[in-house]
Amino acid sequence: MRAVASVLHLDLDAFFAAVEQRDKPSLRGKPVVVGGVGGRGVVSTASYEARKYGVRSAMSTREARSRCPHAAFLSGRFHAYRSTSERVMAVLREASPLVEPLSLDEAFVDLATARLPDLEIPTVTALAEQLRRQVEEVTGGLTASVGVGTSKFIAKVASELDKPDGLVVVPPGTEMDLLRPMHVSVIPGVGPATTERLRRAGIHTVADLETVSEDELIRMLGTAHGHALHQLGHARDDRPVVPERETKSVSVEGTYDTDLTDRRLMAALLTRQARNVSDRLRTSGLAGRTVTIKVRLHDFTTISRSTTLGSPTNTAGTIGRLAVGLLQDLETTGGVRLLGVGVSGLADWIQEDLFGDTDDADEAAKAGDDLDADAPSTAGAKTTTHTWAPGMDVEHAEMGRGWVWGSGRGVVTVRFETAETPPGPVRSYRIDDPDLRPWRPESGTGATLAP
DNA sequence: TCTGGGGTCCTAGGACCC
DNA sequence: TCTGGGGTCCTAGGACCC
Repeated sequence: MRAVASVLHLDLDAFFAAVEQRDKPSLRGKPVVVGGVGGRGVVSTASYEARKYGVRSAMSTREARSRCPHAAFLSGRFHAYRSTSERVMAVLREASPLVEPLSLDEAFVDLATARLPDLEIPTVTALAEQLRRQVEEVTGGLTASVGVGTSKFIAKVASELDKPDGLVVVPPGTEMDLLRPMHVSVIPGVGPATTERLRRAGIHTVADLETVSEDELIRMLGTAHGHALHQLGHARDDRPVVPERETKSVSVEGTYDTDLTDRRLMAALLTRQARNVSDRLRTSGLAGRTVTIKVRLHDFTTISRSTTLGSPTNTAGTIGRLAVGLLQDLETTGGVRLLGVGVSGLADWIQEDLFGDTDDADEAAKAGDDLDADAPSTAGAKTTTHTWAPGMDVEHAEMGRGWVWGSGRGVVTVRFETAETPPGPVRSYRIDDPDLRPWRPESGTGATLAP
């Protein structure tokens, strides 16, 4: 906790949904839900219009549909979110070099390293308002909520207080007055399980928490968690704003609409995921020693199995074979709803290591050699049949640009509009119509970037 | 026909070494 | 015929975050 309010937290309001409404004028003022649209999808973001109906992040899409059937359900366009996010982060980095993005729509900014005459409340307030205006400008109208305080914890709590499109500055010294009446779940790290444990001990608010000794919290929650909670419960937070953090693991997972029972299919899916992980490791110049698979059974029990090599790998062949090998030992009768592959124990990977990338002897024997797996897996054969996901940008040879309104039974429905061309006609096509193709986003960004 | 995907951090037990 | 610790690495699972 600092003596001045010099930590800023910025949070873009209903970010994914707001980008969709910006780019698709017919959705403005209407409920929009972005998330998984399949049978087992969940909501990533709901627009404020959809929240009126009780639609929330992390809710199953099925439930969201029953609460708000007339909402637009979109599967998300991450290129658009990423490029919008980059503009926002650039604005923040102009204000201070110390910017810590937490996700595409959130970041901390350290104002102690900003070019400011002082860190008094009027000064940081003016900067915060300026940043909000600039964010609106560079994003084409998106709003942000901002909080400023003496620590990350306080800044983050503050940004939640006046959503959407709000700004709250918490004056130094008033932190506990703000926190005491609040529920313990405002504290980062206090989720459902910790909330329940605290509830059973009669601890509901931060004021309740304030009276509990550190030893008692450590006894209840363990060393690390107990200590952290005791600190935050007294608004003590010295966590620095760190601009870059090292990647610790890379993983890919998927939940399937119907449970898998065919082991050969499971192996094939793991192999494909391994290629995906490998591609991502290689484009970031990383390799790792530990390969982990994740299996979620029909009853939602989740199992992980891992194995560690003598030296790092990032080849699709090794990762895939180890993953499939780990699956062999698992009992999966009853069905599998999720499969995943990850690599951790990462080390920077440089070209020379290509020749030193020898696995443990037994692994090498089991796995053969990696050379067969080194062909780029991104060069998949192009077919004319595309997967049409709601919300996806498309282009029609005659009609021009639009987006997928819906699809099913071999037909895709397109609304022809962009942010610049307000609501146009709606047309339906066969999914294999050669005149219709996915619209490629700003292809000017250069090299093929990981998805 | 409840319950995503990509992560991070922590804990606990066992192996192994000194 | 009795019983150390400490440290590190690995594995599995769980809580949590956005």
